[in-house]
Amino acid sequence: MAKQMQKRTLETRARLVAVATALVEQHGFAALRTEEVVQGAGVAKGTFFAHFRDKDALMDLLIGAGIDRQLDQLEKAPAPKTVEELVALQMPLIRFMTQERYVFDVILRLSGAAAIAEIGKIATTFGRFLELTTTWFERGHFRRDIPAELQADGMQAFVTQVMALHFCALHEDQGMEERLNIYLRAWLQPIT
Amino acid sequence: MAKQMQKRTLETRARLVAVATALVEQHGFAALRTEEVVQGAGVAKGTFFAHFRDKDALMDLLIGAGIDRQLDQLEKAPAPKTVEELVALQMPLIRFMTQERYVFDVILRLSGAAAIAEIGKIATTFGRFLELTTTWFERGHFRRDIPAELQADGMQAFVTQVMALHFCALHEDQGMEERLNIYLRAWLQPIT
DNA sequence: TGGCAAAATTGACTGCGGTCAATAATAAAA
DNA sequence: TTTTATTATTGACCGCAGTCAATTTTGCCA
Repeated sequence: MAKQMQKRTLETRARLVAVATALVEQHGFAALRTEEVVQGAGVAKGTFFAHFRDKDALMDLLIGAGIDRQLDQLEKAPAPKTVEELVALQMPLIRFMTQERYVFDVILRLSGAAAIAEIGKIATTFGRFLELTTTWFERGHFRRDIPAELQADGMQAFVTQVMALHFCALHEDQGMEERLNIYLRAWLQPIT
Repeated sequence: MAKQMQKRTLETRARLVAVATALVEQHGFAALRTEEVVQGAGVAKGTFFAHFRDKDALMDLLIGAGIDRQLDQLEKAPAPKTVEELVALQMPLIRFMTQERYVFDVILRLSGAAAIAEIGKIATTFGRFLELTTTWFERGHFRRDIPAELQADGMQAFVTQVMALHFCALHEDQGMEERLNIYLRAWLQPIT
């Protein structure tokens, strides 16, 4: 349906993304300036915005790709059987998402698709994460009184909370891994 | 410790806040422009930033005041005994925080104090919310296998998740209240 | 091959948050 | 009252995302 671009278009776009990727690697996400990207790619400012709705759209692409790489790793691993395994398995992903305050902010902002028409990469990865973790819970190693999907949903809520608290001065005493363990034990191994 | 301002300072500050409040009432939070605020208050642009570190600091004040008003109401109510009551009680607060996408974004951004030195109003309200709900759980109407504070912490995670999903096109089918009920039943009334 | 419509590119321009050296108002000391 | 130190205010200026009418490039067809 959507494949009527000129070769030039693809090239320009690829150049923009390549330059942006390199710049991010050098100076981090927060320091990225569209002006630098277009200069590096040898195009005018307007061209950038002909390819990306806004700066967030580029970030969605770059950060989304990073999350996807983490999910690829997660999918390779066997389904965790204990809370400790569950947490340990997710730590690389969590660390990626909290590498910079700015990155976490972008992820929060873009994790829900703003409109059905335009589902971004990050929003897609969140769906993928839910799918994957749901299959974990379907193994039946955790709660049996609620559906696997609800368990996955809840875990996502706790993961988000842990990341948010990581950037919160009042709670920085406790590490993310330790806190997530506490949360998930309470969520997935309740004792009635 | 911090009380050596001139009368003029307090007056200017009050005028800025008053004008901002009026503008927000008319056009919402997202539409607020610092330029309009200073014009309405009859001061120069720089004066605004002598009183507030940035625009977010003003928003922190305005939105924080709104949350505080909701918490005042919450404190008046008797401690809820069922999940349904728990959810219903919080809905006004939740609706306030999700009145605008922009408001929710600001809250997320400012809910954790960036630095210990400067704890904003919104961050303070989050602490207040936790304190209040912890007392609810201390009544013992819900889980007994985990401390009241952890129950409150988890509830906050679910409330945040519900609000985030509210702005997410993929999940807008379900209402916030219904979804929160499902989450909190699973969190607070597990069946082993 | 020349002509033409669609698609891609351009860069000056706008909007808006935020800065800062200069200036003015205020309170305290002489 | 005059001098002096502190605090508040000013507004021109900057950085950076995002816009758009004008221009160039491309692919297509006669």
